[in-house]
Amino acid sequence: MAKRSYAQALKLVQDAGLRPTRQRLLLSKLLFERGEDWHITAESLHDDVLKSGARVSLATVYNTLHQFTDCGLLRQIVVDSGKAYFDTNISEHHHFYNAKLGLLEDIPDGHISLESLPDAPEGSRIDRIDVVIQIESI
Amino acid sequence: MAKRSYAQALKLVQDAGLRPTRQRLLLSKLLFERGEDWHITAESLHDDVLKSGARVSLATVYNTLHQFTDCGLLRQIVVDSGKAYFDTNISEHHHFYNAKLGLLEDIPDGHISLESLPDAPEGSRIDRIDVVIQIESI
DNA sequence: ATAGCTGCAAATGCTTTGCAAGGCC
DNA sequence: GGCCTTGCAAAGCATTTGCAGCTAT
Repeated sequence: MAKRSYAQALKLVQDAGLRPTRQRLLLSKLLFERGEDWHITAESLHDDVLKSGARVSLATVYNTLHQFTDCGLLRQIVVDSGKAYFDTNISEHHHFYNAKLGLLEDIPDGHISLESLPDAPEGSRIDRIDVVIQIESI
Repeated sequence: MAKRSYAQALKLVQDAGLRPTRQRLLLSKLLFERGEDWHITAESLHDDVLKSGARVSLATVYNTLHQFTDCGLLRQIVVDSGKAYFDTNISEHHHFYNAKLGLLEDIPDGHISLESLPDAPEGSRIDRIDVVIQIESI
């Protein structure tokens, strides 16, 4: 499953005990009914809200992004100290990142494979693995 | 080369056209004559300065970390949106990160290998590859 | 009714910047 | 002397929080 549909999202939101408020419904729509652009920041999503003609406060966008991440609808990806990106593609995959342009892009599935993973340090276990390939414009 | 020595660092600082000021010399010492703890933040380094009995402003620590990164003495690693880590180990290697504890640890050389790298997107080239294994305490 | 949610504005945390004073060549 | 550096304090940016008012159930 690459990405949640809006219907799936709605169900998961409810199952997580979150009320389907106007704000959460709108944000779900904007997040899960979009095309290929799966990488968003709080600010870009907030802009989308405004473009749609509605209004949701930026604080609520932040809160909602974290709530959605907590119930598994989104994945947070760290590629930049100082900016939080979220990804509607929740399958195991990795990223290209062009720091100068602030541009984040999926690496198609199957194009990266890790051999010989190390053991986690004593007293800990592996939670997830993030591979970021930093790229530069030529 | 895993890490620069202080003497190497001094030479590179000068070669980069940076003056060997009191502040830069002290920071070089603290960075390159330390033991195993190679991951620092501006704040941790600033604390080290104070513990040593000297005083360097936090702003200068920030500036110096970036200057040193620019001349290849340090590597910046991104594992957390909101905090900048620097690594005195400038060789190609990867990291364990315990987000809850804010603990960053090297993955020993040779314990990770990437097979089948994807091509960089049209118009760009691969700059570097960062693998972060997120771990959790058990 | 009531527990949860939202919006605002203020607060926070980390980092950068502007500028006057000081230090190196 | 002149340019590079520093330190301070202020500004900056992304994000989080406190709280009064609103909303879903």
